[in-house]
Amino acid sequence: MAASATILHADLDSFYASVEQLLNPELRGKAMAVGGGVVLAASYEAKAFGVRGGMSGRKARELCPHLLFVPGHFDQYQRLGDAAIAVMRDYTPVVERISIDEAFADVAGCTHLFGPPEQIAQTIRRRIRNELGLPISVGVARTKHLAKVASQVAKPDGLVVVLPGTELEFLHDLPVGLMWGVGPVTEARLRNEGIVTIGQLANTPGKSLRGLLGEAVGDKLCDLAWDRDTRAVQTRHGARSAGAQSALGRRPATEQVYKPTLRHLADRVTTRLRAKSLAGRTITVRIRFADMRAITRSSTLDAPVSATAIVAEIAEELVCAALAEHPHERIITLLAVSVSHIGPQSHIQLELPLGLVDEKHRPGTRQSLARWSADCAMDKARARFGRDAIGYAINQLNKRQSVPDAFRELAEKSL
DNA sequence: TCTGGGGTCCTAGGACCC
DNA sequence: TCTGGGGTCCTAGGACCC
Repeated sequence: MAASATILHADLDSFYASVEQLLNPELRGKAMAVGGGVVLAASYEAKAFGVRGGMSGRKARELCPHLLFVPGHFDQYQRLGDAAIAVMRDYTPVVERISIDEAFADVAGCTHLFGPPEQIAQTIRRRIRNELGLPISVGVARTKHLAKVASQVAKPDGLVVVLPGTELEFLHDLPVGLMWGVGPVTEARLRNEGIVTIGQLANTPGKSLRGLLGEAVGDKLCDLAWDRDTRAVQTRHGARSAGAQSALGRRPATEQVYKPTLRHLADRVTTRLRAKSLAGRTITVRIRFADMRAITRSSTLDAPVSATAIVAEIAEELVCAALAEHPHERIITLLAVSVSHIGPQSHIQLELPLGLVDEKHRPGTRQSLARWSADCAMDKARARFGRDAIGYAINQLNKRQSVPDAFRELAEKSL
């Protein structure tokens, strides 16, 4: 078996909330949250009252009446998140960032320079604390999964090293919910079978696990429970899809509502695609109804597209057809547009001879080329004058937002 | 308690091809 | 006349992660 524990998982504690407490000393030691309508992040003091990310502001205030809400400094989150990752990169180039505040690193190649992994982890933690003023928890283990579990166990502001040979001992007493890939549904299914700890999961026959959770999930959890995680730390992989969504409150399921919204969402998505010279073949829409049930509809084209108007029109047709299938649904609460089967935007494809493909939705027509060119011109103008300077006039109607634009932009960074 | 926004991967059924 | 099996792609839904 591969010998040493060289994989680190580093996770900034309650990141947004910690940044706010760093910037404003009056918030330190207090129950506070970033957000308003919805909690984007909560301090440990607020978490003690049961406040969680994703929770509505109203619910959070019920749980914690003296909870302080702050609007958020999103530019600072990006800057400090980048800075923390940069500290890790001072020790090894093998860093896999998985979100703004979380990354894996494999230090196998640099222990001769910086000492054993535990020492590197301590140094990283100390530097991020001293240089950035932020608490960070780190797990060190032989596999990614175990390093991730260890960093969760280390929270808040701790370090947990799982020594080789002690992995199963460490893992098997922990609750299954700490495993990567076990969410509320899987946890409940396992609990119904009397499986609460990772050790109990490990000792459940693979066959019954597959029957309970499906083939892939069953096999994966079985492997993870026995610490058979073979994934390597990967430096980078491109996005497979790009999407945008908007919660609407309760709105009537009419053209007047969904058309402008879809146009706005298509604009957000395709702008990001074009900025990376990407395009996608599959357009997917998602509609959520009043009871929170959601449906999706998709359409796959012969060639990739990135023009706003084309994506918007396809999205409109999909939504129109889907609503016709659900005539009793009068209220919609969310719309989403996403583009997948992403690949590089080919210029050859844009110059296909007219007539070769002539349906209006297929790329390569004069119409689509004109639209793509117009979009690119608009992208350039926005780059100079700001995002709201120019755009589909209809988009300006949609200003009532539940989440600040800056937060959306932060989330978009992963593409 | 009426629940944000960005993603990834898996499953199951059907179409289609060889 | 009836029937094979494998592979790939697409669609819709669902679970999960940050």
